[in-house]
Amino acid sequence: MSDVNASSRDKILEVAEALYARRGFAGVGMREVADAAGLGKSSLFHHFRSKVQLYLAVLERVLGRIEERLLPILALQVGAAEKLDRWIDALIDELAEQPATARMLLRALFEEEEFETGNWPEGQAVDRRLAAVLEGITRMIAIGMRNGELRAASAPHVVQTLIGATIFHFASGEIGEGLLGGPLLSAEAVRVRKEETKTFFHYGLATRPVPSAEGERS
Amino acid sequence: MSDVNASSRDKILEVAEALYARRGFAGVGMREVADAAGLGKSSLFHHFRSKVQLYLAVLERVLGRIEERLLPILALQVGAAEKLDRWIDALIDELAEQPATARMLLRALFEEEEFETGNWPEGQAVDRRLAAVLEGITRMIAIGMRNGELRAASAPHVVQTLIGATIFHFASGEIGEGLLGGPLLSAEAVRVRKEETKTFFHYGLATRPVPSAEGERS
DNA sequence: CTGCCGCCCGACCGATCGGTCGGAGAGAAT
DNA sequence: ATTCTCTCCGACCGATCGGTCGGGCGGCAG
Repeated sequence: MSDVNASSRDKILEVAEALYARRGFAGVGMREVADAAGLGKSSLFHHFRSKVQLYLAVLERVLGRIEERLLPILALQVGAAEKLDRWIDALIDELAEQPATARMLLRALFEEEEFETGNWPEGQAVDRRLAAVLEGITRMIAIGMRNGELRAASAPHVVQTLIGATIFHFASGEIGEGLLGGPLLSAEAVRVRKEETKTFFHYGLATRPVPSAEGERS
Repeated sequence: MSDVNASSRDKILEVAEALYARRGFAGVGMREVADAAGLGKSSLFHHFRSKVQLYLAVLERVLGRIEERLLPILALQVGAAEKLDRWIDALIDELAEQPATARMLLRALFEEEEFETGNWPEGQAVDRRLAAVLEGITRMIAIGMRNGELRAASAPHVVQTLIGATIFHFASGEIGEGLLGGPLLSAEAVRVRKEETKTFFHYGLATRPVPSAEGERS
């Protein structure tokens, strides 16, 4: 980050990501992006044909990082529960290392429908990457349920809950910090969130009693 | 909705809520709100001093409905698990009946930090309502955990997961519908989401084996 | 009838929006 | 030295932004 050798294009993508995450597509002007990148506004249009294309390029970069990190996990030769654990760890690591990602993803969820993504070619790439990640985790969970390794439930609903639990948390900013009573992104807070999330999904998808710490019984 | 007898002020709030939910604060102009309300742009400024005030008024209305519906549940004389079930039912009912609410809340989470809410008086009302709801559910869960009725875990983290699971789902729009393979807001889909969510939290917060369909034990 | 008041509007303001255009400057190839 | 390319920029465009202003209109009190 803030690399001197970074090409102008990468620099633009980098600062635009932070700005779009904070104030959204409509809330950030090209002028502001240019200033933050240390360029004139006209120069942005040399690298990106329009504001929409810049936004989609930023979004694709974000989704690309996610895809690269999460898809390989689903190919591992381990059980579904183990895969789910590693998937949660990796996603939370990514969201913690790239603080703009969570909000960018949540915003994309809204704004993707506005300018029809299917029309621009970059939009199709965005759609493809998003679909790949969602389909991958959904299929993995569905298989785990069919195996009997996970509790039988609706895999898509579990995925919705999983996304909500991870992305929402790291996008929650001040509200989340107020609730937690501390920072969201400290190493300790990230570690705790990982444990809480994994434990919650262990219990939530357990086919039988998860061994609890105190082993209490009725 | 679309009441003939509605005062202009209410009409403005109603159409502004739908617009802000779709495109956010920066994405919606006063002109557009005025047109949708069947008024001239100047008339908006008769009812609301500025765009920020209109936005905060919309947000407060949304949070007011939530607060009215959710807070009474926490005062019921029932157990924590029962309260949590009813709380989830009520929140999901609200999100399903008012389709703009989920996105409005998620956006508020982001945009609240931009124009410092503490400065405007309406912003303080927003903060108060939000805090009341969050503190209420957090305390209720914490008590349930101290009782031993719920599994011992971090109450704030559970709340984060709970918010994510409910609000994110109903804000997920086309992505969610693609994942589920059907509408989000049909009566049947809402019913299913309630069941999935409640069941997931039953398991996720169980201190002992939740009675499963097949009653399996270790 | 007169005057006031709540509601609404058209016209207008300076600022900013996304985007275009012609050209400047540097480096590499010829 | 010339030309081509790549990167960048300042000036400019029409449109739209949030917001103001003066006044019109209808109902209601005197």
